[in-house]
Amino acid sequence: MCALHSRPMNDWSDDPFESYERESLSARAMAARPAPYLDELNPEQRRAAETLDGPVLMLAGAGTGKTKALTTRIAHLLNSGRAQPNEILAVTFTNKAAREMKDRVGRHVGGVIEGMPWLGTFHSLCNKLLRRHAELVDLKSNFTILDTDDQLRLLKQIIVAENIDVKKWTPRWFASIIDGYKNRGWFPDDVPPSEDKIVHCLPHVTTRVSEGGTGATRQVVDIYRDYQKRLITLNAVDFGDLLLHIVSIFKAHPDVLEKYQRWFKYILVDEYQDTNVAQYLWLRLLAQGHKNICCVGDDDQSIYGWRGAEVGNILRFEKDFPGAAVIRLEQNYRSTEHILAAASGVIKGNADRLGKTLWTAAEGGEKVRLIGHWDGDEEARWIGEEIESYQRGTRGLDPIGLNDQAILVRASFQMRAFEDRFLTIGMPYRVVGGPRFYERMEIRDAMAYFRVVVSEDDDLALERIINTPKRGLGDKALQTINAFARENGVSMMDAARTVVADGAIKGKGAKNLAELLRGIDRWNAIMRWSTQPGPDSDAVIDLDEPMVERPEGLEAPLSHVELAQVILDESGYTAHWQNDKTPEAPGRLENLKELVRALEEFENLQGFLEHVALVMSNETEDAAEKVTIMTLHAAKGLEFPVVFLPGWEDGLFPSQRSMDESGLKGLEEERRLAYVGITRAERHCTITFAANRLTYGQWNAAMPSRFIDELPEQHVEVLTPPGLYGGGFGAAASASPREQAIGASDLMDKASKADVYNSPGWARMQRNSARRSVRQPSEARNMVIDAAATPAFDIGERVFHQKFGYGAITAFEGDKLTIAFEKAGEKKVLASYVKSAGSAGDDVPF
DNA sequence: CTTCGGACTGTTTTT
DNA sequence: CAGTCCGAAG
Repeated sequence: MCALHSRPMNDWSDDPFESYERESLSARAMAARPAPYLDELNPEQRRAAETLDGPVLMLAGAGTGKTKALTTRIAHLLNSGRAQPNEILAVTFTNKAAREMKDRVGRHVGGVIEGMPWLGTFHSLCNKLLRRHAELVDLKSNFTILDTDDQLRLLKQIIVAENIDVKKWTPRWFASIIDGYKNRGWFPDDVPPSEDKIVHCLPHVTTRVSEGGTGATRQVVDIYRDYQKRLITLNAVDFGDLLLHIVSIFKAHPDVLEKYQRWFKYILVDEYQDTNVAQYLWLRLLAQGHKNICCVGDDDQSIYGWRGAEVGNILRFEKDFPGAAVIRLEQNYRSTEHILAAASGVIKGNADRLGKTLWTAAEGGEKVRLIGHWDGDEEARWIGEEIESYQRGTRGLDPIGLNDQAILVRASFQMRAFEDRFLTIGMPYRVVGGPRFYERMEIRDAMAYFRVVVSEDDDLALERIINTPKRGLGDKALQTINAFARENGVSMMDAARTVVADGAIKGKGAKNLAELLRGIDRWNAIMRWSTQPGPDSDAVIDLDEPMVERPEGLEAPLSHVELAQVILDESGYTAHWQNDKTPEAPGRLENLKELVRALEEFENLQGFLEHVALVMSNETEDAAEKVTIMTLHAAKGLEFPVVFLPGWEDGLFPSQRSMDESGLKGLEEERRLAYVGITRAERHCTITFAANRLTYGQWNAAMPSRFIDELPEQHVEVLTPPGLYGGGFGAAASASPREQAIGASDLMDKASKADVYNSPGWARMQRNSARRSVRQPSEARNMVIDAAATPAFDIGERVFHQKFGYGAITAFEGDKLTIAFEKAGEKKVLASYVKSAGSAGDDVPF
């Protein structure tokens, strides 16, 4: 057992669930309460909330009060005394949804629900389960959860070791195949040979076959097997493993499964259409006994097929659970009739739907607005202005605050144009799911330090920090350590210890490494000593666990927050950034402080690491008025009075890649995404597209999305931007000279071009030809902007140049600056090539 | 061993 | 246009 946990974990068979959870709940929740909240539901919702026993499938269209029904159902379960809060298993797809559900159940029942420990995402619930039963799959309970980045690095190591051509078969490629297997519930031995793939080794290890060139090959499953083996040695799991390990434990240990089957008296699943096969198996195993399972979903909102979601799960629910009650929620309370009709018009294009007829009692309202723009920048500019006019109150409308307005994009690169624009006009915005705090280099470094302290088997973390800050340990030293580790089957940490001790590494590197190892041991000792129960504690002491000696020089126990600071300081990591003179160093130090601050909300380092791995986002509650920018995927489940849907161009939305990879299935998923987008809007929905878009730093002409054609005309109002497009539905182009220059005639006869456009390889072809013949649009305007944006410089000002580095301005003539560079000496450069070094970088609020 | 510069390549969506 | 990767020079 791990000494990290002050509460004993090993007596679960007597009392699987920690006793404090029980106590805090029973008295309060069990008092039978009247159920007035049921009266607030419509008949269908009410049926969904009251049909407590047996399988229930709730088909809930967008905006039909699904969460309301679900949370009322939970409240009803509690208040009717059928289950205690900790006997209900409630699974959501995102952390956000979990949080919301917790809050709303709390409101029904009265008071905070500390006692719903089993409400969470699949991943966090599995994490919790796996910590209890880790040893059944040869893990320790302090296992590390690898994020995508670690996963790829680990895969790369294996691929390289196998002499596979990494250029051709990238770690990413392997990762996606392996994830695919895991999504389907397959460990290596379960992968059917027909689903396996062959990869080739590099030529120099190829057993040469005269001309055919069929050299040595490997199977993906072999790599998968190696990968799993490595994960176990590293005491680590990836996202997919969390589920897969639990499923395999349930299968291999019926006694364990049975305990949970009995414990979870009621099971609820949100967003059922998004579950993959592994999740489906997991649920089915747990529900097998009593079959009190309620799944909620909407097949029209299934948008995660690319990561293994099987709409089939929802379609076959009634087969899996015969006699299931099927309840349809069809009354929409969110949107105006025009918005609803527009969404319905689009989704109608999909075959194979369970079919629902959404209706609303609301009448009138504004039609869905449609407008085309010259390019992405103009689109961003126009939307910015629209947001401002909603904010002021326009066209006789009441003002609508920024918090009530959102821009929903297909792909995150679209966000940039909006951020740029909003920064220049000073409009506050928040990006949801944008650049992530926990993915920043300094944060990942710091966490790697924490990881080696928490789990010394974590080679990936050690590898990350062993030479950060620089300790004089390069490739050669690392190879020595790794070779030793491999030969002797020990962890890198152990290998490093031995290698230092027997002098296989010499000089400065050896000295520094020895110091690092001493540090890690010390921090680990501090952690264990500080958390072990003191003599006065009434916690159960694990007699198998030796008492930890008080680390030298340590008077009093350190909290995990203090320890974190000690680790960062003593390791030299803080100093590393303090000594760094690059402009971003101060920001990084600030982020490190923020990290330490964030630690306060957790019980210990491990808890924090788990949270980061499973939640990833660092959502600071800020109430300030801001426009929201996010992807359509992130927007599912949310609603806004005002919604903008930019980038409705074929190839972008629907995404070319999606169609190339998954054909009609892909297109249908894109269409569902469009449906999700439109149905986020309560009162105002505006769809826009651009005739030209900058991708990869290249301008490409684009056509309006085919989904635009699917919008029912009578529910759409086409806006005419000044000068660019004639009226006309679907925005036919009036061929201005500029448009002709870039081939905007595409816009006019798109029907005849559609086939070409859909062909694979079109994108690349277009890109290549664009390079030669397509002139950058709005050239003139861009130049004006550039000139205007060129900051004014003063003599003596410190500036930064891409190539020459830092320097001070000694003279200027027009836009030609003479700069004395610190490294490169004196040069003459154009003002547009230098940045003021005073501006502290471009850290965007997250 | 580190640092620098050039070539190359990739963008959907996320727990 | 980035960010990453690789090879050459310090």
